[in-house]
Amino acid sequence: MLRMSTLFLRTLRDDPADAEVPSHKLLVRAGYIRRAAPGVYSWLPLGWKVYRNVERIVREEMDAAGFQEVHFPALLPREPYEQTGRWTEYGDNLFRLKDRRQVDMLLGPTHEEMFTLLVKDLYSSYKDLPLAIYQIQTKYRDEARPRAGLLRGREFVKKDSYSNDVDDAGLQRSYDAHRDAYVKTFGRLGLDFVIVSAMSGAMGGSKSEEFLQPTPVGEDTFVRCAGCGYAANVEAVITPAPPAVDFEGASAAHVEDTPDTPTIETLVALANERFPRADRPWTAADTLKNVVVMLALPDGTREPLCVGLPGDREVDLKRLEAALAPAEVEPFTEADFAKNPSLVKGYIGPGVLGEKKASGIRYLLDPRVVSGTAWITGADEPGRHVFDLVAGRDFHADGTIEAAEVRAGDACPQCGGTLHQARGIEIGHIFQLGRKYADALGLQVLDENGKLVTVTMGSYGIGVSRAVAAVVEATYDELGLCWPREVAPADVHVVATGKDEAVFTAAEQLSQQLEAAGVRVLYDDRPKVSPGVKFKDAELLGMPTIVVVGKGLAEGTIEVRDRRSGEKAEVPVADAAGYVVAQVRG
RNA sequence: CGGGGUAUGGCGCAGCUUGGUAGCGCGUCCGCUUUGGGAGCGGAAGGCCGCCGGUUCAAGUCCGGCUACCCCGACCA
Repeated sequence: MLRMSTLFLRTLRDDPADAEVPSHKLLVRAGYIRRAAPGVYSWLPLGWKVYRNVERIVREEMDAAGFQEVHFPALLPREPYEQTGRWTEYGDNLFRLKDRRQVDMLLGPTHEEMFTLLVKDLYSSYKDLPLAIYQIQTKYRDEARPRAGLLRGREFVKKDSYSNDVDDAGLQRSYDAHRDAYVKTFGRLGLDFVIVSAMSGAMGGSKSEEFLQPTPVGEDTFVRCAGCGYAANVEAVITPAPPAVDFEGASAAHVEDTPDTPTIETLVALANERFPRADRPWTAADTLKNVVVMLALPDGTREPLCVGLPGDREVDLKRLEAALAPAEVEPFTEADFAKNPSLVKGYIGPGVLGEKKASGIRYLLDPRVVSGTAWITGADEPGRHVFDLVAGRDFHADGTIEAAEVRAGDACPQCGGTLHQARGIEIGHIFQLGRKYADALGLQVLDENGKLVTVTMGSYGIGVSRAVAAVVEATYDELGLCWPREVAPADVHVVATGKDEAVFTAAEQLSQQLEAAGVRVLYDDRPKVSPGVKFKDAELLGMPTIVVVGKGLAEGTIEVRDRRSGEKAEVPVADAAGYVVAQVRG
């Protein structure tokens, strides 16, 4: 039994000044966590109980699925990360340190290397596979900008699993097993998650899905189709290409003077003024915007790239980077323009773009720019644009790219319906890693023919500490925290109000009866604390059931409240313990 | 790394414009009263006003520099 009179806890009346999102404010106000350093938090008794409940649920579901728990160090040697190139690739996000002999070490940001090497160390036959192992471990990433309390820290706890299979079919089975386990896990946590298609990102690999907890404070943007159920992270949305248009009889391209039109807005305005179209006015969607960026490749070289897209769409940098990973995107500087004289800033057109054209710059088009579509675009001369430039007839590109922003209302790539947009917290990510790490670290086994085959891996993560915050975001209300029973620090918050000794005696007795029945109790036994304070604290702390032993005791009743619904019941003292136990067991 | 902001008892803030005894609310401690919605009265503890330098008889306040932290954008569980 937890007693408020001795519990290491201080609730705060005001929101902390540095907190922005509800989960951060409430967890600090309710005395669950304290900030220790930017992006680093200490857990207080109630918070630690919640954290351990979440961890327990994750572990139970992993074990139930037949995955085996291991535990790697957080302090790691440099060599494995050197072998996969991530010692350098991870850049400033890696916490690096040296031991007393000046040997490089790191605090693990993720453990693909260690898992791969451990399997390689012990196993060498197809008979040993499939194998899925996992750990629950503190991870360290020196984030550029930690934020939102537990949602994005520099130290956080993650459950990561890796599956090892000899072939793609096996990988698919392992992937599905993890997906099922995640659905169960997040269901038990009381989350109403959405599973979306995702990009596997910097980790490499192919098929990938994210589990998102929908909330406006989430960092990921996703789209969903009400019609067919399609859901995807915006980074992974595939733009449905319109059908190609026959350009027989289309007007010939013609270059026009368009002075002082370096932006889409000025260009459209001028086009409507000087070159009005009979049927409808020109819009930004009639223009083809060509955006030049500089790619920083993992090997350290830089390479320019031009993306052509309809002028009414911005380039979404996240989508662009996701499409180009592991290359990173940097702005194209004035100095870069100086080195590429064929590019006329503000008037760049397909005339010079492409690996075989004057600029030699790789040119990729938005999928909407299909063969036969006509565009207004730069004529590669200052103050001039070309009209009726037809894709497939007048210009060609080196390929297509998913880089344009995704908007609510865009067409669903699966059924053509309307996409809706929302934000969510990434609480889990599963993906088929393939052979990237097995190749890099030489994880091979002998198959039934005695031949060496490279193991194919899957990677599956749950942000455990982040999930604590996600549960808060999913469940809090205007009064405070509101825990689902399985993660709550206690089942019942017994509040003794008043100064009558009988109240405390009865509350103490009830608490002990409940504990004896296996119900976890937080008992507010503080003397000389006014009822208002106790009620406010009980609501803020968020146990699912609140039992009030107070003025009703004189008439032989106690009050049982459901924290979430606010429903109250007066129960005879003699029946109280049984009633509450029934509530707790649902 | 770019932009914005903040730094004053444990927490939330005022004071700075116009330099002159460091304040308010909450919390904490003591006493009395109070006890079904963050109680009242009286008393008390607790602060290198982020750091360094400058101006001045005098700096929380003005000037210069630095640091830290928070928020918004580009990376990720």
